[in-house]
Amino acid sequence: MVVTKRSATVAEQILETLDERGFRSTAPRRALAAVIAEQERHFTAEGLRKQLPPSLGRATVYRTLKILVDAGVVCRVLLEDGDLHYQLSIQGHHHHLLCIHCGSSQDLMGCDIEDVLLATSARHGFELSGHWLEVYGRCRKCIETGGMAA
Amino acid sequence: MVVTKRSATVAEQILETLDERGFRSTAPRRALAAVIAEQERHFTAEGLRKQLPPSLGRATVYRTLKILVDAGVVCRVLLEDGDLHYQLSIQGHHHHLLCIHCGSSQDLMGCDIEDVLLATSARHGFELSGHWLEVYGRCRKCIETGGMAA
DNA sequence: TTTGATTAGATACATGGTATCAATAGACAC
DNA sequence: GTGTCTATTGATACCATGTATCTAATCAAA
Repeated sequence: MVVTKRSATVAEQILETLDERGFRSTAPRRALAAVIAEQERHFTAEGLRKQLPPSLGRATVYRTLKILVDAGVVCRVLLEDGDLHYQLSIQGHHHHLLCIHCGSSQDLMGCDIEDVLLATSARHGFELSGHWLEVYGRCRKCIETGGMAA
Repeated sequence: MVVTKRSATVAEQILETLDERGFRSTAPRRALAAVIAEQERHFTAEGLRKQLPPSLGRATVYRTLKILVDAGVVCRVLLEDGDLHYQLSIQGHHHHLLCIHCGSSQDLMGCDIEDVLLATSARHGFELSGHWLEVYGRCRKCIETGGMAA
């Protein structure tokens, strides 16, 4: 996520964003923020739930996740097989380099393909309004350690 | 879909592809091929089902659709909101221009962004193996008839 | 026309997510 | 600190999209 917050930790930054949007700081949300902050790769709602006390209701996880997606703190990533997962997000338009071996992802800040898409769209008489791009491959670490593509 | 088939209609081409893959031509599959062939935009399994006699089992629709996706006759399209729909597909790698107003889609045969992605990936020490791109906007027809973006 | 593997439909189950609602707990005023 | 009032919670039911399993039907080939 974008670093314009005064809070020290990612979890605090998440809560701060909620606060800015007029959402209360509650115990369940603090717990969720904490586990989201410590995710090292893309995750699912059910995955988060397994890392939280069972007393924390299922609906609360989904509800909070939705708020965070709307707020841009968390974004959805499309896996190669069509599964949608979540991950902590930089804000604004960006893409992901997803490692199909270790599941890590890097954010691509600059969107280099905008120009190409504009030209292509124009050729089809199409007025571009947005796009969704996910890039799959192997990350540097997996290449170096010889991990084979999954 | 790619036009290398001898069959006259799209429905026949779908069945021919199934046949080539060793799948039998059955009454349910013929019915499904027929309704898929007449879809004018991306569709869902349940959408197809509503256009078929209720006697045709739900599992059969999903099963057949899966076979067709594997065969490359049908592909999945990712809508802007994360919904996955299906549509008749050209074979091989391609992308879609999806009209967010009328729901129509055009296939993009050439993949102009490959070079850009390769360069970007290389800069991140990433070994590219694939990507998923969907482009959203308004199609020529909707622009001309003044349809506002949904 | 018999035969044997495919396929179909029914059904149950899995997963991811939303709607509803009574009970609870934050936040703020006092 | 206490009260109040609304946002939020967790339970539950529900919905959508899909898969697994199983028995009965059906296709195609001999």
